[in-house]
Amino acid sequence: MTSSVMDRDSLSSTFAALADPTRRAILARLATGEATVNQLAEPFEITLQAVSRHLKVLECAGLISRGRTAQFRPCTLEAEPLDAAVHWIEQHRQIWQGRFDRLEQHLHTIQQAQKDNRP
Amino acid sequence: MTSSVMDRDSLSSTFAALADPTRRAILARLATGEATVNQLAEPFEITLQAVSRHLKVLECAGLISRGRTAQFRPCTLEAEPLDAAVHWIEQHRQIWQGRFDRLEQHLHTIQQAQKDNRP
DNA sequence: GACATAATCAACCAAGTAGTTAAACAATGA
DNA sequence: TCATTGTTTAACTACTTGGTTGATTATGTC
Repeated sequence: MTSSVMDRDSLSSTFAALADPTRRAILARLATGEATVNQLAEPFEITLQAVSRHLKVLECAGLISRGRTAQFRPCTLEAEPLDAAVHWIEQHRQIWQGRFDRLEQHLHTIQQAQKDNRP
Repeated sequence: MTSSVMDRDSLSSTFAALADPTRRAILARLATGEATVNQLAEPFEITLQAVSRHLKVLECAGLISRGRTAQFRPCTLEAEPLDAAVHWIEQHRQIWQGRFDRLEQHLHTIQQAQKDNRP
């Protein structure tokens, strides 16, 4: 467990986990249902160990949880961190969007004023 | 312009850009309106150069655009990459959510069947 | 032209990341 | 108990990242 992944605030580790295409593909696969490490590794050309490490990153970010059935370690998607990530983005996009809505409204007001002033 | 930032697919660079708290704070500030590099750097204890590099990362990810007014380089938030990021998350969360809805429905069906079979 | 301000570039460093191979651990089944 | 299968850990390498300091470019002002 690299401290770097654990220590970071959870939003940062969520986004960092999502920043890798392999990890996003793994999550996409897990969205359709539980899978073992071998099943998850199958589509990729990298070694099983590399996949195992990607899973550790995802687990540290809270994006997956893992069970144990015999020698298998089935992975399951966990949505809470995704919720937080979307929430952060939406929150700031709303403020930003609001600015343009107000700008648009302002322009509209100006246009209206001009129209009203026309003879 | 480090190739690593340019080369990566856009989703990866968006998430990578969002993975840093300083950069998220910068974006949050920009959500409220345009700002210069010095204004953006003011809240942080790091050097102006470091902020300048964070801005380059954000620019390469398409999250901000920059103008030029005299010696100032005002930064503006750009939302498109954020839309794509949210879209990716929502898309897979929906599939995942759908599974549980179906599971719930399935359990409900089973309960119903049991009830029906009771004498 | 000289000078101040805004911002970037270049060189460097310490730490982190993604991959590798080889070894170890864990659970099952002969 | 030993071999097998699934998975993780360890040690290593190449590369990236986030920060620093010092020099440089670009614009506006005296």
